[in-house]
Amino acid sequence: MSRPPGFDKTRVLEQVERQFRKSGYSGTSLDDLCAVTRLGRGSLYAAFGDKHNLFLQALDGYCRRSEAILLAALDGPDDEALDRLRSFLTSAAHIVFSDSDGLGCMAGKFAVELAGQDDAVALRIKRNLSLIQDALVACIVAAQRNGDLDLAAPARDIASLFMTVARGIDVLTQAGAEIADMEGAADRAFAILPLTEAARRRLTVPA
Amino acid sequence: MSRPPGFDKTRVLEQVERQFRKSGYSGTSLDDLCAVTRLGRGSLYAAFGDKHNLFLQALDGYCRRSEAILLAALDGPDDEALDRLRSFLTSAAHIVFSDSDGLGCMAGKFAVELAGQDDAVALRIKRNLSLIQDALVACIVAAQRNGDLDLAAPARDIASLFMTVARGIDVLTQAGAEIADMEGAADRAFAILPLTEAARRRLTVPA
DNA sequence: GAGATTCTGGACTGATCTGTCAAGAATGTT
DNA sequence: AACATTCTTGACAGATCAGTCCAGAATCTC
Repeated sequence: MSRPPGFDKTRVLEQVERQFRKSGYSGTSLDDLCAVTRLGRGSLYAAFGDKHNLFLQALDGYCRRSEAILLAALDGPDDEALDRLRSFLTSAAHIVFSDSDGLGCMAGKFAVELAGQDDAVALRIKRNLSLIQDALVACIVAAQRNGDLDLAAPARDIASLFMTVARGIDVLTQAGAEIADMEGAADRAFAILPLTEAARRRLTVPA
Repeated sequence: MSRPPGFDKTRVLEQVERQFRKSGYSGTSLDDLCAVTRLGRGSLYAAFGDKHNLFLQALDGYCRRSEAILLAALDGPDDEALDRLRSFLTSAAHIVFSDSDGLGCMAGKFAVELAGQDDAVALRIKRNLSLIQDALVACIVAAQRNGDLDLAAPARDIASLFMTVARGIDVLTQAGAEIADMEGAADRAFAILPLTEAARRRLTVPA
């Protein structure tokens, strides 16, 4: 019936996403996007619409990925919930460094650049952060169910703290902070958890 | 000898700073800057150089201001050091909301937008954050001297945590977080301090 | 293999961008 | 009051921007 597109939409969106994350929204031109995707303007416009629409789709792709990864990383059996909370913080400290291009969290980046002026962007980012925060709360509650955390611990506030620490580590890393300092911050954040005696013993003498 | 400039350099830099903080570096045009300063292009270029130079001077003005304010807020007698630490966190949670235009921290914003590509910007921001972190360390040490904090508390790590929390609150607020959540995060961060018995009594029964 | 359909690339348009420049206005000095 | 100097404004140039469009290439169906 017709000629099929000669490119993979998902792959193109990832290249677009990388470019936006590197140069920002205003700092990225359509020529830049054509260069990294090796596509002509016509193909991009036909497949994704204008620049703003293209950005939204790239942002959505990032959000879906990060949600899938983090929700999976925070989900699991109750007796490992505490470990998952620790991993959440330490990986926040490491992921920006390990990322070969030093790109930070896309949601955080565009919360700062665009959320104040672009409702569609703000909405998507807010949903992304809410989902992650909810998963954190669930994980904290799981650790409580397992008897690792004091039942009086305010799960939502702790989740908020962890969210701020993750975003803050991201920003400070962009600003050239030392990885040791970020690890220190992550450790201190974990130390805020009101561990029960049982959990404390288990952690100091792991397996 | 000659005609004096008809504008106040400091005032113009503040108007420029506001515009950059609102729209970002790439998102701000010289026409925007001429509009907010009510100056012609020639005047701006003669007084401040090109766009990049103008931005650097506006950023420096912001950094100087924030350094003066925060270093003063963290400096004082040892017996109030703990209160100053608490104020640092709670004001981080409130300042973005109280700011009439909802502009966040300029250092954080441009750490995210520019630090990866602009060494001059990165350097200035890094110095800004280092100065504040050092002041936090000094304040923690002061609280230890006063017998409010456990002497074994890792001052530098705690300062790193507070820095990440402050930056994180800023980002999440831009993303539309509730102020109650940010207050919760600030409270939890404060709760990480290993208070001595004396300090705990003093806080629960203040004055 | 012919034809219909869609994809692709790049030229093009009009708007906007940064930075320059010169003419005129305003001020201090003599 | 006249002059020298500096400031100010807005027009201008060259580059770049987002978005449109069309001619030609590629593919599928029959």
